Amino acid sequence: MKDGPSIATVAALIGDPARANMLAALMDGRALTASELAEAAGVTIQTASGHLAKLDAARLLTAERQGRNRYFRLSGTDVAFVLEGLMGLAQRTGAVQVRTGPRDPALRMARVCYDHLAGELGVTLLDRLLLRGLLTDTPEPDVTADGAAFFIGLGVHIDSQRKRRRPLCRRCLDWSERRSHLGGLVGARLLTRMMEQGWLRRGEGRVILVTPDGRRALADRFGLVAD
Amino acid sequence: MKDGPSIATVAALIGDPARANMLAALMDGRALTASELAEAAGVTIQTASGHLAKLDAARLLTAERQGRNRYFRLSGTDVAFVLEGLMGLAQRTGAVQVRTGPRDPALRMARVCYDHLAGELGVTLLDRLLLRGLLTDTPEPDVTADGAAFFIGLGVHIDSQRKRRRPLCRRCLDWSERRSHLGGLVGARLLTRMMEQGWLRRGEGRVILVTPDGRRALADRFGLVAD
DNA sequence: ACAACAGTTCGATTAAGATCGAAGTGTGGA
DNA sequence: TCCACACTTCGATCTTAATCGAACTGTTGT
Repeated sequence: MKDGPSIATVAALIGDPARANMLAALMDGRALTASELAEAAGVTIQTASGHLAKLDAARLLTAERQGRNRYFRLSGTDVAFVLEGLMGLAQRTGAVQVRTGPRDPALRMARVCYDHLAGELGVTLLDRLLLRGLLTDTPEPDVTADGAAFFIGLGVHIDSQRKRRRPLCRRCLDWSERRSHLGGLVGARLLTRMMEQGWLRRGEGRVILVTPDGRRALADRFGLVAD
Repeated sequence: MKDGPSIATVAALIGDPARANMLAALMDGRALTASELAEAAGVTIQTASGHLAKLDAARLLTAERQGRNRYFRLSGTDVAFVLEGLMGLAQRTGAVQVRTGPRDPALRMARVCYDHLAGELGVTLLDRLLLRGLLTDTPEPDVTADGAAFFIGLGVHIDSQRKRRRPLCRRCLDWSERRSHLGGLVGARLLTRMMEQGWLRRGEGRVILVTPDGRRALADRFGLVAD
């Protein structure tokens, strides 16, 4: 039973540790240079170059020249979702992998998942939005009238986006929390806006830090207590 | 940047052609024996045994003894979704894989995707349901009042299922059609019911065949013209 | 009890590909 | 023009794991 588009080649591509680390490093949606990815993967730059060529050929990444650097990014949200899915599966395996070490608590607390907020903060945020009736508590949440007003108050306008292909809201399963956080277009806009407002700040890698202003604002607007 | 639950090991597991074929063969939700899976993968039974042990250890499969056979199935919907996601990515790569050959047209036409209907038939079916207002045309469709009545007419009762964890409806991206078909609980019930009614029949592997009765019923109930 | 069958374990072989040193291409800045 | 830098290509080495023959465990049916 030959399988049409061979799933194995793609999986094998992701299955190499060096390449997997590169892909994981790109999960926050940024574009990184070949050298940066080499460092992230823990290999020399020649090796990284080979890997990147393969990922590019398979269209998992898109490359873009800028001066003498080449910037790579994930080629689409579908790639990111598969990667998150794999993380979920890896999580289940559990005990096998516990050796890896420190398990950055900041990463557990708040991090970026492709282009929206994940981690404990992301999960509780979604909880609050549902609890207040700003989103419908359906499998795929929708923005209520109250919600639309609330988001406009934050400076996030979503009505104009209704016709886009990307789902407005999406429950994105969180590998560290085993619960869902808010993805989709609204999730992405919300993160962008919160960073514009200076409530959140980028940390190392995928880590997101809450500023003092943010702490106040989150308590004020969402009823979240500081951690 | 060590990645918590190592995504690479899981992906590598799926990345071996033999194991990938086994997983693909299990995508229809059936349980298969080790020998059947060996044949599906095109390897000897000893080799298959080794692979199955690994997949089992990683919790991608669950095993169940029955007499002198061991039946394996995918351990959950999350595994199936990651596999479909990988198929989607493999599809994009396109030209690289065209060599594989026949590309079964029956498989394109109608097949089972884990536990619901996919392929051209699955896609047009979802279209019809949306067009007739039986499902809401939202990112995650919901069953309308008309829809609930319609499904009851088919012998599919869904109200009682409202409280279950599994999403009622779900747009599941189709790797052969590049459009969505109906997944979720409703998708699963619908397929089961159609097979009970003798409208659809299992073919080789994941292929689904439409019976003459089914052809009439689909035209009658859904306004689908025979192909 | 015995033969047939399903599956597992072991060991030797073999093939694939990840890795890095060294050398090559091309861009940017002095 | 020349050097520094980002990246790519080539070639040799080495590790990993997929594969199958053969032997072993355990179950079913006669």
